[in-house]
Amino acid sequence: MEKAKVAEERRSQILEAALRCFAHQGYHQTTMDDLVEKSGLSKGTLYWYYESKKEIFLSVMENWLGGWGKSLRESFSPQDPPAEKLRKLNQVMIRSGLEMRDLLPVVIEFWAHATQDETIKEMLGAMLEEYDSLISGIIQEGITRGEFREGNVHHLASILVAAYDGLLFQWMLNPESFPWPERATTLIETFLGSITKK
Amino acid sequence: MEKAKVAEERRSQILEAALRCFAHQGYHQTTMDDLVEKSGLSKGTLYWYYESKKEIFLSVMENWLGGWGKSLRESFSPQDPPAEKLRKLNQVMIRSGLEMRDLLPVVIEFWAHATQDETIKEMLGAMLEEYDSLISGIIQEGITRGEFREGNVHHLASILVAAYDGLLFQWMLNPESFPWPERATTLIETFLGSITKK
DNA sequence: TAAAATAGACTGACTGGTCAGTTTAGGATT
DNA sequence: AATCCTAAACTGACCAGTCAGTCTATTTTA
Repeated sequence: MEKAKVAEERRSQILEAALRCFAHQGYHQTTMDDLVEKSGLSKGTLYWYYESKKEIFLSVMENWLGGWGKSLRESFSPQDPPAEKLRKLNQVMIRSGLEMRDLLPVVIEFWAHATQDETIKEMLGAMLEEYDSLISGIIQEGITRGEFREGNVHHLASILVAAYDGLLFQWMLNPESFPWPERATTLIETFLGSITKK
Repeated sequence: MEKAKVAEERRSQILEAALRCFAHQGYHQTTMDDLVEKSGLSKGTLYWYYESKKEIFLSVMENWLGGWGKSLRESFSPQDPPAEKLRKLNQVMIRSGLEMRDLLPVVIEFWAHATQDETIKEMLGAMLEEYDSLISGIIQEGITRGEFREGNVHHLASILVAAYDGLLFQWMLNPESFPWPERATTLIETFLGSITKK
């Protein structure tokens, strides 16, 4: 195998092991030796490819944020009417949530670290900004087309994002009894109900 | 001074020091020696009054949850019309948020621990349930009085709670540039706009 | 009433274990 | 041979929690 391939394979081995460990035990409870065991590699190799535990953590989250963002961006087509766009966004949100369920605890830990760590703060800030611009763009379009009421589109967008985050957190607390897809759908319909002109 | 008084004083010394340290450096970065220094007590005394670092953490959060819950419960009077109740709730939410700003990072850490710790899970679950019943009760009243649209009151309540939580988290990420009171108000008005009959 | 005994509150040096990160010694690839 | 990569033993800082003993106040005894 070529070097580049091997290197890529190693990185993804490490990231995958980290993903599983972090999801299962959280960041602080996961030791580098756990990653050694789960990845089937040695400590030397881990440190050959990554500088530190924190860097591995950042990498895992970067992948995750990137993946989620990409799905959302590709969830609708430009010709969809705004309300339809939001509904499609919601569908992707639901699906991504289900796929990433195990990761949610890690995401919260990531948020929790943001106060202490400038890099994380920036990553989360960028993510929120992206979601904001995506959603506020749609709302703006709806207003321009006369389908949505006037209003501060950024406020509205950040409220919608906040509600999704909050629902995800509630879901995480109680995965069995909290019907995430249903709640998300009620959310988007309530939201549409509020901003759509009658 | 009487013994009971002294004991109470000690406990609050410890809790206060813990509050400041946790808010400032987070749970994991705070060492028992930090608490020793900040509280002006000795390590032995800390362990005289509390079993472990975690117990101190739980105590801090219990106080906090209790305080917030109490303010919310007392925020409106039974004779207020439902929409008014929600607006008053919102006012208290805003004020409590401002008062507790420094604690928000700790709260997120608390959430993050929930997956690992059954006690925390229960505390947060109880809190969410309380908020849910408070809010869904108001919404139900609104429906019964014919002022709000029909709908699943629990879904709606948990969405509102979720949105508040999410906004608080966004605010925490960016305390300077995120206008929390404004966002919270937009939230409640949007929400009312959605559930109020025209 | 004074001395002695007891209990409760408090101290801080110490311990034992943990764990991120390093080192060193080799094996594979080019 | 030189570079890249892997293994795993090793290091040492760090820190939650302990414990042997002190101090203070109250109660008991003579």
